[in-house]
Amino acid sequence: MQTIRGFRDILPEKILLWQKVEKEATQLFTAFGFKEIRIPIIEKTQLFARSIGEATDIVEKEMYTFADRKGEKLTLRPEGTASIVRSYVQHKMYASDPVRKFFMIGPMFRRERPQKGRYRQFYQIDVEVFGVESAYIDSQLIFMLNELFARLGLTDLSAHINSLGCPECRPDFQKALLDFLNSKKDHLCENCLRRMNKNPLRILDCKGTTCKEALKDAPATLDHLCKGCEDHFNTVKTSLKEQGVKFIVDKTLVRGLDYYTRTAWEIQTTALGAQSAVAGGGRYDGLVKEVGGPSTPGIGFAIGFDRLVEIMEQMDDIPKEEPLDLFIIALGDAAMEKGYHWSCQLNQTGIRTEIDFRGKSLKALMKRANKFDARYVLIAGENELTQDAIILRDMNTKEQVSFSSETLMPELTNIFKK
RNA sequence: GUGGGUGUAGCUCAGUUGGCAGAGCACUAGGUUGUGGUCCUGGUUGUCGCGGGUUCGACCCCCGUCACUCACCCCA
Repeated sequence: MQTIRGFRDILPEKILLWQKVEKEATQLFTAFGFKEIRIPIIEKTQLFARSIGEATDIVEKEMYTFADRKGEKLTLRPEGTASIVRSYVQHKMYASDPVRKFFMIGPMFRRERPQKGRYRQFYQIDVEVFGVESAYIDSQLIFMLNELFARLGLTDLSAHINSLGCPECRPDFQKALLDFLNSKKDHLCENCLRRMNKNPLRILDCKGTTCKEALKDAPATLDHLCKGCEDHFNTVKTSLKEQGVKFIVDKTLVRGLDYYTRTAWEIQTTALGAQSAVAGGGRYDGLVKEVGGPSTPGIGFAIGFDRLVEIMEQMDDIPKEEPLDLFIIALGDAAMEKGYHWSCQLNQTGIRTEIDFRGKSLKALMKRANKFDARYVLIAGENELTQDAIILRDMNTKEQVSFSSETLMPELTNIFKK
């Protein structure tokens, strides 16, 4: 038996990096005022279809969708934003506080062909803000994201930003785009032609070589922004600069989800081959209303946790297991019984202690203590028990001292207190 | 969804025009009867990814399948 395609186990040997990222992210986001939220990994299919967009690749061909036993159409979440928006609306969170800031860490599911940095179950660190229209929040999120990567020691990342406009300037742009597309109709692939009616913006994202060529001079949203969007984007840019965040304006950056408005961005890397995006996000001012809440601005981003970890694995900065405080070697039944109680007591007080119950030889156990990188070894055999002198060996200095069983516990807690 | 590469011990990998399946690491036991990290000696481990086919005989050739991997695509 084995895991199904694109799914994988994250084994204890690999977990330290994951925990490090979670810890850093939680600390940083908390400092910025974000609260953790945990939500289901299954939702009604309709939620994703409505929010992400019917014509997107994610909804069209990548979702794990099934009917449950009563025939209800359900979907394993392919991203986090839709669910968090649903939660925000369902619990009327706007009522208690006009500004809400969340983060979430968890698995997402998309049925794509697996590749390095691309799995069918993958993990995202998701951040969302509701109720803030100001461009400073856009900028602040990018700054925070940048800071997280810096703290994790990542270099060679670049931030790409773009503005996708809003309902006010989009008709003007769409008209220009449609005019352009109609003139290139003969050079577009089937998929693009189909999308022309549904969602022409997505065509800009087509990577087919002939389409790409045909779309070289296609109009960009950036050149058709209304006054409000233009001011907004300018504020984002200047405030990023003032905070010392480097970025590249990329007018071809179109994201694969329909709900984005105004600012969109990606953090890209060259470390993972074709999977260049380590994080991506954008503003979605219409989404809360779309899902049934009051008209509320929203913005957020997601970090590809798996990709982040893979990049960090390529650096030589992999965190190591802490050395063990004490390894107890108990030889014989009587010693084993004592050793068992000692180990329980010590672990209870937070001293990292291991004992081996298998009845191995002293030499074998010394080797094992060494494998754990134990600072101290406690040796208790028949001799030590009859003489009531339990040996404590310092593994670095090789010095050995002995304690009576009565003073042993206080002495040990004293040693490890330091 | 399309195309290429790979699959042999727990791990990293050799292997043979088709003729008994290997190394290093790891694990394990010894090397003065109870003292580790180095060293020495021995030992254990395999449906050669899985299923068919060809053959006297297949880890090797053929077909299928599963998984991994790279690119396309998509995105985090």
